[in-house]
Amino acid sequence: MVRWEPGARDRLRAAALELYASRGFDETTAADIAASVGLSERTFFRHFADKREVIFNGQDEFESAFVDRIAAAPEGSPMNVIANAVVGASDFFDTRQRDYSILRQSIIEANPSLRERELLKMTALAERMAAALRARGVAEPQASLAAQSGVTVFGVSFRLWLSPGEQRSLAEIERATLADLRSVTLEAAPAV
Amino acid sequence: MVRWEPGARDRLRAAALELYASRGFDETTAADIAASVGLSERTFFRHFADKREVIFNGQDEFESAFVDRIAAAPEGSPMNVIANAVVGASDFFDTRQRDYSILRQSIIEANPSLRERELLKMTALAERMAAALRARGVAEPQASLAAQSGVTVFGVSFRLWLSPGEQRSLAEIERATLADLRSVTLEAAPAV
Amino acid sequence: MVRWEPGARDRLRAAALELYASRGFDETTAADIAASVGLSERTFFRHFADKREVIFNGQDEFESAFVDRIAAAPEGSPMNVIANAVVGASDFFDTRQRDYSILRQSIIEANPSLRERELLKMTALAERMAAALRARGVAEPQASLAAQSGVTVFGVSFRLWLSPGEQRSLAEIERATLADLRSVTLEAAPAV
Amino acid sequence: MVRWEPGARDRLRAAALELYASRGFDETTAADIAASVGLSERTFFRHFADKREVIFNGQDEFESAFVDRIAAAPEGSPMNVIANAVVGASDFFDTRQRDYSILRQSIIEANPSLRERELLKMTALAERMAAALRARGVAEPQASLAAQSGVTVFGVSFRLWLSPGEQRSLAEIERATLADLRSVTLEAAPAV
DNA sequence: ACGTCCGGGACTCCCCGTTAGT
DNA sequence: ACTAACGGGGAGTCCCGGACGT
Repeated sequence: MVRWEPGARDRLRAAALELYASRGFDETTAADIAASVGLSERTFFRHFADKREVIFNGQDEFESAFVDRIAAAPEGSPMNVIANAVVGASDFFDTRQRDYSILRQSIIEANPSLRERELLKMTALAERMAAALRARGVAEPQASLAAQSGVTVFGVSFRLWLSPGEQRSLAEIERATLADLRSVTLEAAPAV
Repeated sequence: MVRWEPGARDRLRAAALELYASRGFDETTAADIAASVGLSERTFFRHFADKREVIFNGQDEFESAFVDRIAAAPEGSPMNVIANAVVGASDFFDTRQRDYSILRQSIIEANPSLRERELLKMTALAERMAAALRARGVAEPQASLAAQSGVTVFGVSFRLWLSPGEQRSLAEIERATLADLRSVTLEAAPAV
Repeated sequence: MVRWEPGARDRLRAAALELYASRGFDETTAADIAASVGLSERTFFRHFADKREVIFNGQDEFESAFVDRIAAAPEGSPMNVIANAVVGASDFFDTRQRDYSILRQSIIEANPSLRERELLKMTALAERMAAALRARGVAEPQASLAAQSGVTVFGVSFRLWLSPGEQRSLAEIERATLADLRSVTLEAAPAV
Repeated sequence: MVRWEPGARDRLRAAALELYASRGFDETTAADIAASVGLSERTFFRHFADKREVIFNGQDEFESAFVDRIAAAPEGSPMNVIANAVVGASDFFDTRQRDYSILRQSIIEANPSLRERELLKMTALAERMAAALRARGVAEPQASLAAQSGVTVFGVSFRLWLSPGEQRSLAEIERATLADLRSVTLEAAPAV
C-alpha cells in the first residue's frame, strides 16, 4: 500500500550501529548507512540531525527516567532525591540488554567526537535534573552540585556495570558508588 | 630576517576570538579568520586542528595547574588533595583577566559544538586528575569520584565567578562551593 | 466547510515578504515561510515555482498594463505608441502604495539572484511589447529597439520615483525621462 | 610563474560547454563535468561560483572592452562616447569565432536560468558604463540612459550578427542599429 | 488543497594531503 | 621552517519535484 517501507528511521539506526561497530565511525559515511537500507543520504539527514545523533536516541525518555522521579519524589534532602532517582532510573537500562549497552559504549569510546556528544547529553541531563530540583525549592549551587554528583555516580557506575565479569545489577553498583562518593567527600578537611 | 610576520598563531587566535564574538561561531569560516590576518585557510588548520580548538588553548598548562599540585601534594585524603589542587589552581585564572574569561565563556555557551568541546576538555582534566590520584595509591572508584567532584566544584565555581556583580576571588568561591558539596552529599540518607 | 484556511497563497506571500525583509532572502528558507503560516514546505512550492517567484507576482497584469495599451493605441510612430503605453501604465503602480514598492525593491536589490529574476521579468516585458508592436506592423529591429527603450525609460523612472524626497508622480517622471532619452540619443554624431 | 598546472579551470570550462550543448544544462550535473575531466565536484566549485558561471567568463575583460574606451574617449556627447565604445568593442568578439558565439548563445537561450545570468551580466555592464560616464562629468539620468541604450544596441546587434546568413561584421551591424535607434526615438511626439 | 515521505542536485564548509617556492 | 597553490572528499543544508493519502 505504501510506496516505501515504513520504519525508515529504525532501519537507519540499526544499520548505523552495525556499520559504526564493524568498520568504525569515521570510516562510515552517511551515504553508506542510507544505501545499506535502500535510502538516500538526504533521507538519513531528515531523520537525524547529524551522523552522531543516530547513537543518541531516546534522550528524552532517558532524561525523563531521572527527571520524572525527581519531580515525583517525596520530601527529602536534595542528594537523597537525586540518589533515589538515579537508582530508580537504573531499570531503564536493565530493560535494554547489557550486551547492547556494551556495544554502544565501545563505539562511543572509540571516537572522540562521539565522546563529545555523550558528554553533552550527560550535561543536559544534569541541567534538567538541577532544574527539577530547583522546581522543588532547592537553591543554587546546591541544586547543581547534587544533580552533577548524581550524574557522576551514574557515569562511574554505568561503566562499572559494563565491565567484564561484573555480576551486580546497575542499581546495586549505584548504591555502592553513592556510598563511596559520600565517604570520599566526607574525608575532605577544609581546604586552606 | 624573517620573511613573514611572526606570531601567526597568536594573530589567528585573536582574530578568531573577535569574529566568533562579533558574528557568531557558525557564521565565521576558517577562511574568514585566516583572511582577516592575511593568511590562508590552510595555514589556519596547520596551527589548529579544528575551528574549535582556537578557543581551547593552553589545555596542557591548564591541566598541569591541577595535576602538578596533586602530584606534589603532601599526605592527605583524596578529596583533600583534590580540594587543595583546585583551590591552588585558581590563580591560573586570576592572571587571566576576568573580562577575557567572560567573553570566552559567552562564545562557548552560544554554541553547542563549543560546549561539547569544553565538556571534553573538562573530562580530560578529570581523567588526568584521577590518574594522578591513582599514582598516589588511591583506588578506584574513589580516584574518579574525587577527581570528578573536583571538576564539578571548579565548574560551578567558575561560572559563579563570572557572574555579574560577583566580588569574591575564584579561590574564595571554590572554598565555599567545596563546603556546599560536602554538606549536600552528607545529607544523603542511604538510598533504598 | 473548508478543511483549511483559505488564502494560503496570500498568507505565504505576505509572510515571505516580511521574512525576506527582516532577515534577508538567503537566510530565509522556504520551510521557514511555510511554517510561519502553519503550512508545509511542499505547499509553498505548490503555490510558487521557486523561492523568488513569491516576489514577482501579478506579472501578467503587469505586462498587460503595457501591452494592452500598445494593442489599443491609435496610429502613431512606434516610440510614440510605446511612450504612451509606458506613461499610461504608470497608474498600475499608483494604486500600489509607493511604500510597498520601496520595500519590495529594497529586498530585490539586496540579493543578486532576485535581481536576476527581476531582469528576466523586465526582458519578458520588453519582448511582449516588441511583439505587440510587430503585430501592428512595425519591423525589426525597430520594434525591439522601441520596446527596449520603453523598458529602459520605465526602469530609470521607477527607481527615481522610489528615491527619497521625490515628489512627482511616476507619470510625470516618465515624461521627463522620455525627453531625456530623446535628447541623449539625438546628440549622437554618426559613430565612426 | 604558475606553480601548479593551471589546466584544471580551462578543462572544466571546455567540458562544461560541451556537455551543456550536447545533453542540456539541466541534465548536466557539476559532478558530471568534473568527472569528465578527472576532477572532483568540489574542485569544480572551487573554480566557479556556480554551474552557470562557467559560461560567463572573462566578464572583466568583456566589460573593460567597453569601459576602457569610455574612459579614454575624447570629448563628445555621452551617446557619442557610448556609440564609439560599443562599436570599438566589437573586435572583442571578432577575435572569438562567430561559431563559438553561436554555440554559446544557443546554450544560454535554451535555459531560463542562463538567460537570467546573462541579463545580470549585461546590466552590470550598463552600470559600469554609466559609472564611467559619470566619471567624465555626465549627470544622471543621462548617464544611465546613454549606457543602457548602448547595451540595447549591442544586444540587438549581437543577436543579428549571430543570425544565419548574416554577412556584415558586428561593427557594421552596430552602426546600423545605432542609426535605427536614433530614428526610432526621434519619432516620438511628446507623450501626453 | 494540503500533508507526508522521499530523491537528488547545488552548494558551502571543514579538514587533510601534496608540492613548489622563499 | 613556513607559506601559498592546488586538490580531494565527507558532512550538512537548501531547493525543488514526484508519488500517494485524506
